[in-house]
Amino acid sequence: MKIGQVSKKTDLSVQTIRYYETQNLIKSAGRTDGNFRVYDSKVIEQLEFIKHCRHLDLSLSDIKRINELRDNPNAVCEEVNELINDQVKMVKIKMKELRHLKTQLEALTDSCSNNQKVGDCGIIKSLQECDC
Amino acid sequence: MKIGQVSKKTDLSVQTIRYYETQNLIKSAGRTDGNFRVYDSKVIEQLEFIKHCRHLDLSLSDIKRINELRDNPNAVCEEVNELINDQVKMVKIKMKELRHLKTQLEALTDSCSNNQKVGDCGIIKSLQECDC
DNA sequence: CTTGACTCTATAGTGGCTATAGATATTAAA
DNA sequence: TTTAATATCTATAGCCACTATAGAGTCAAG
Repeated sequence: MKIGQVSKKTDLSVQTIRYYETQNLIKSAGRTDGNFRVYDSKVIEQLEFIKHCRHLDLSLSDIKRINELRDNPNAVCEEVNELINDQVKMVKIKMKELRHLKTQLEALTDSCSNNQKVGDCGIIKSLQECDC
Repeated sequence: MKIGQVSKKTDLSVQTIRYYETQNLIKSAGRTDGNFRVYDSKVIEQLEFIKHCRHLDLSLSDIKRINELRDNPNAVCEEVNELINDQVKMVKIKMKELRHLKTQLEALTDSCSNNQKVGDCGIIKSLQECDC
């Protein structure tokens, strides 16, 4: 299989697949005479795994670490667990920030009745006053 | 006032202040004989405004646009309003994504009882199965 | 006159890609 | 067989909003 086919099967761009290779997340099985990457079907699974993890917003280095642990089945599960828990914590923090953000932004839109002149714009006035 | 003092007053790093200059968000009043930037107090307000907008996660180019509109008080307020509304939309989308993320991550942690071997790790097994 | 704190410019790094240029390889149609 | 279209290769730059560094110059106090 060449990279274009892998790309179609996984719905990842060709560049992304090559990028994952530079980051040592995957390897091609080898090269053709013309220096094209050749893959076996195993890579599809690997890329789906990566996709799934990225979907969970895990960093590529986290994913790399999980892969290392996967390759060593006697390793202790705890590290993976911590990694996921840290991710949950991060997500909670981000959600809190976004809730705050949303409140502030919605307060702003309330202070604007459309088609005023900027000189009278409540939004801009609010932005000038600091409430942090 | 030199840049270090501005930095202290605004709690922005010296590099950030210089960066904002490269992005045409602020200007220094001039330079000393020794080529040090000189600022008047006006810049403090400007930087606080920028800080406030960044706090709302507005992009620097959005902030630049708002500044342009501020300098032209006869402009119509609508554009500022749209800009903020777009920001609210983005925040809502991000929140939705994060909620989804959190659900998935928490489901994962439930599938791990600590200190197992990786070979038996529920998290890793779940990551291998695709539920997208 | 030296020391130390400050400032300057220019450049590289962050993360996770995306996009481009320019060269080579392969495939299909004419 | 030629040619044109498509696929692939490497290397590099760009995105965003900074942060960090190197190496040089400036300035004030002791």
